[in-house]
Amino acid sequence: MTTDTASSSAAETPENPRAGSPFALGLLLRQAHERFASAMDAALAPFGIERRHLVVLMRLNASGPLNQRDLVAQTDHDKASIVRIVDDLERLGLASRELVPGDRRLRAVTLTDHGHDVFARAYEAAAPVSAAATAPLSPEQNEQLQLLLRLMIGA
Amino acid sequence: MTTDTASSSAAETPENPRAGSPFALGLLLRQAHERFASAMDAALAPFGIERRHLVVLMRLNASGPLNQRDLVAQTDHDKASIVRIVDDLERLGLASRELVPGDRRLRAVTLTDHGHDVFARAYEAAAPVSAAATAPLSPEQNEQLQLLLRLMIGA
DNA sequence: TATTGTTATACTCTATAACTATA
DNA sequence: TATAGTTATAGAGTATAACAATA
Repeated sequence: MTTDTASSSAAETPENPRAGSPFALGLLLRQAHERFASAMDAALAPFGIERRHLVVLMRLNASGPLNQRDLVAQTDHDKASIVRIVDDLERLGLASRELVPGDRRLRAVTLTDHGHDVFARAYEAAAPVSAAATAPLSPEQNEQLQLLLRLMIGA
Repeated sequence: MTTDTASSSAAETPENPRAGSPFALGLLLRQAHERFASAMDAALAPFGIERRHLVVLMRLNASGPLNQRDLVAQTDHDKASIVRIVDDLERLGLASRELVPGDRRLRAVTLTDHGHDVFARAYEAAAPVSAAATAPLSPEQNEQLQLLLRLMIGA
């Protein structure tokens, strides 16, 4: 229930009684992420994948085959989680584990043709979702938001 | 390989090869929240509470006694989670469940003196943590970030 | 019959460590 | 001895529904 009163900057409503508190930014980040994430979940469901799969597909699409150690380094997942994610991708026919000449410990996780196709379509499906989640923002504000977040996390 | 060569101002690093993708904002929100949350966890640990307790303490401090249905409405938790959180607060001596004259189903969750004190000190401890998490931002940028997030979530 | 709060259950995530096969 | 990947297990968090007391 959003009783949106007149104030525009740093609103302090009964629902959000501590808009200026040290916790406010954390609460805002969590709500914004939750909104974005659930919209993305809904967009990805028709493809049978979840966000964690998409992140890996994105890395593979961008970089070509990567071993699981690389995927650990490029995501927020540990190696046990990556195993499960790659298991899922293999079961869905989106990626395969290929042998790496020269080091038989490594598995080159490689997108299949179907994997490339699904990623491309999921990518396209994600765009309007992202646009909807940021609909209240102008394109300039959207870019400014991303810039500030990157500044904050030092990226 | 990165086909997004025409990207404008968004940084495109090897670590973040799809800075302009529809998922980029979600990833940024998650990372920013994670950084903020873990710093806050560390700050709250000395008080024996966690973020979910602090949120409830904040509501009680701002509004006075609330029943558990109200706490459900004012947080992201369902009633079962609120039961456990209030259990914790009672066990820690920070709040108590008081009878409500006129409706014996309700429990007025009420801050104790100790609860008020712990909230005040946790609030003070949180301020520098929040400042550190947003250290790369100027005060104006910090305010701009919160404004954009509020715009995005419609608050 | 509906609502508040409690309890029980099950399911998802995650974190960890033990284990294998290779190096 | 160290590394890549796998498996097993336990813990936290959450969502759900059944339940008791009260309205």
